[in-house]
Amino acid sequence: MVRRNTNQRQIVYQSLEYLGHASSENLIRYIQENYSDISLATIYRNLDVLMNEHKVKKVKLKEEDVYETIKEHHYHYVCRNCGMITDVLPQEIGFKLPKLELKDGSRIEEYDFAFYGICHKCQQQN
Amino acid sequence: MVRRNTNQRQIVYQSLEYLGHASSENLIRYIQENYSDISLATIYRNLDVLMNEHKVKKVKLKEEDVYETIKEHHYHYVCRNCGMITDVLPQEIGFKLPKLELKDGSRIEEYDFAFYGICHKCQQQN
DNA sequence: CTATGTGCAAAGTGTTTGCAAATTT
DNA sequence: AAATTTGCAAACACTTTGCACATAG
Repeated sequence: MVRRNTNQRQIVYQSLEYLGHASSENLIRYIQENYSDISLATIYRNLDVLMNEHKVKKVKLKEEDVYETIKEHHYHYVCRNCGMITDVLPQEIGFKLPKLELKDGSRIEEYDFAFYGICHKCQQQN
Repeated sequence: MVRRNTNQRQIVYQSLEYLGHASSENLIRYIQENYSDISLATIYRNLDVLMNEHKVKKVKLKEEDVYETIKEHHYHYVCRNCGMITDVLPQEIGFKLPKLELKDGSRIEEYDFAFYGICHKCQQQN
């Protein structure tokens, strides 16, 4: 299957790139406010296509699921107060990855880490 | 609000305890197979009540969201092949927790870790 | 020109809600 | 007896689908 680079597909990708992280709701709102009339079905279908192409992924966080374009490997920090999501690079929190096996021999091939707390900005405001 | 200890609520809690981890779908199936006629609405309402009481929580894993009773703090390992979910205690993978702050001063108060790979049993079968 | 993608409206899925009856305390 | 919970069915929100038309390559 030869995928096409349609206008709508580019808009979905670029909007996500611009937003950084977005729930489907936020993404849809953003697209509808900034580009006239892309149908919901098209947005959802393009998210699927982009995920299959490994250009976009869905991240499941405590409060909501968000989509993001795939970039450098990183984790997420979510502020419990304002909800802002920040990318966290492994070196920033400087911790060594756990062993690559559990004690029963199960191999660990992928890690998903999420951190929650109160962000710097929200701390200042109290 | 004084909560009651109804039969249905106990069944929801005990089923989760028995199952270890269960998606709403699995939980519903289990309850309906093992106890006659608890309505879906009741199951969902009790999950909510139990979560508000911090007796149960929802864990968001890559492929699905599962409920579990709240016990000792732990992480999750999911087998990519058979889907089995295993609890992983922090000491088992022996890694030190990251710093409690990001470099901008945002405080880390909670961690959610998930690991994915091929479990020991599935490795044997190839 | 042809396969892929789009828009629309309808259908589907899982979850939540309003209400009257039942149950726990 | 009073407040909470239940079951039912209807409502809901979000996502997916079928189909005819449009469009990228």
